[in-house]
Amino acid sequence: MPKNIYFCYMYSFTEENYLKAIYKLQEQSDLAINTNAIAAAIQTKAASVTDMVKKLSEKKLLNYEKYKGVELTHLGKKVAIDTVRKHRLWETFLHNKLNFAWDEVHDIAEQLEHIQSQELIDKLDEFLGFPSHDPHGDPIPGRNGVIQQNNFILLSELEIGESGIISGVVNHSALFLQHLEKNELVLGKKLLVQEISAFDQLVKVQIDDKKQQQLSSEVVRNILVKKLS
Amino acid sequence: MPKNIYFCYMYSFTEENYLKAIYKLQEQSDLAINTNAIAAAIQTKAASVTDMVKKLSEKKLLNYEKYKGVELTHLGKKVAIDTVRKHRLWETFLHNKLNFAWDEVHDIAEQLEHIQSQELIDKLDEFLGFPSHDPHGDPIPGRNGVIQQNNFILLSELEIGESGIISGVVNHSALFLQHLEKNELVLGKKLLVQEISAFDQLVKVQIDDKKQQQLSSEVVRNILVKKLS
DNA sequence: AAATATTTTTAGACTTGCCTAAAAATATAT
DNA sequence: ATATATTTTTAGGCAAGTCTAAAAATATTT
Repeated sequence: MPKNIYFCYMYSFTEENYLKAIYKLQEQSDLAINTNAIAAAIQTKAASVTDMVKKLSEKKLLNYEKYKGVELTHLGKKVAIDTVRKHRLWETFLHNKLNFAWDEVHDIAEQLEHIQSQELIDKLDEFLGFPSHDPHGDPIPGRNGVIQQNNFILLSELEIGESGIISGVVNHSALFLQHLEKNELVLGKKLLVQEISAFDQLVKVQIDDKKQQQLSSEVVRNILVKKLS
Repeated sequence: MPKNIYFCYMYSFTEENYLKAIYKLQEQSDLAINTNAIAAAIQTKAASVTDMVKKLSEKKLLNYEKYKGVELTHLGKKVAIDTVRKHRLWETFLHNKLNFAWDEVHDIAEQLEHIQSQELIDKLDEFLGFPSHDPHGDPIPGRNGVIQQNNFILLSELEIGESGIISGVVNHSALFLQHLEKNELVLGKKLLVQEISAFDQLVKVQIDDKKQQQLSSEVVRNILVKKLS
């Protein structure tokens, strides 16, 4: 382990990753987070999770009772959200300033999010113009840890004749993002639902009042839109 | 250790730091680099250096003979220069884009230089406009590892009546850099040597054809200038 | 050339984070 | 309620990188 002051005075790379993973699981499920779920999320083994969870518990970052799963403390949640904030700001930088495609930013941001410097993040935020959302439409938590909830709905929830602006994605995989990119289904595009096949659920949409396209149910269930009244 | 692909497929944080430190010692001295010098440079103990040096030797990054010091191989030098390149590009980003003062960029760049992504560095380089020098006037190695040598001389080498443009510093300490900043002695300023005291070697200079100032010999020995013919 | 001092290496141990395999606890099925 | 299956934890070990203290090699003095 490096003894660089920036890597020592707070939380390690690994600790931040655990906290972030637990935070995301907590968001999804509301139930107590169990060891196996964490192991799956960060691609490690349950035994390793038990070790780390004990350590995080001693540091008051989460509450842990044997065999009963974990729950982040206020502090743990703060650290997790801060890591998410850093991740999303870096993704925005990579996309908006360095012209990385939206499916390429995640892996690099996974590294950058662990750079330790509050001043760096503040200045990056300012440099980017205090963005509210990252390139995938996910909200960027504020300095204070507040996450502005957006009222996006799934494209699959739109009825025929309704329209919305593409504002985010549910599936963040590179494969899905590349697929969207290839079909011009990027953030900001306006979609009008014209037809929903009764037979195979394919959804016919019109993009930006121009070309029409058929979207699979897999696709429409993974696109978030801001509904136009 | 994280298993993130980006941290695994090449050289570790620590390995890169050793290589960079050895490279810099090699630049300064030309003699074989001994264990204690490395230990001092990266603030560790000689015993730790011996361990790491063995490891780097096995990986063909340097040549090592017991009790005889080390010498980087071609590969080791390449990795070191690449790390220097990354460091200086990040310093430039921090200074030019995020408005960090020139004495604040080093520590953050020490972290950023270990982010693993060739594409990131290429795009950062482009975003910055392919800068030739970092905020301290040090040359930024090219993708190919070539370092353009500049012909700067010490301010202390200028004779009375000669002038030069501040182009770099020898001492990189925050204390010195802050001192320069406070006295408007930043990159690009033009200095005309007007007087050199025979008694205490204080150098009287005129800055940008305007205000005059006395500089200590400690200061003039640590400023690099591009001499104006 | 011998004695002393310095430098470098070895030996053994520590920490973080990970692993496998076995044991213990909990959950589910009969 | 007992047996089976699953999940979780323990136990013991590994790798990277660090440390201290002692041993070995090299340098310097006398």
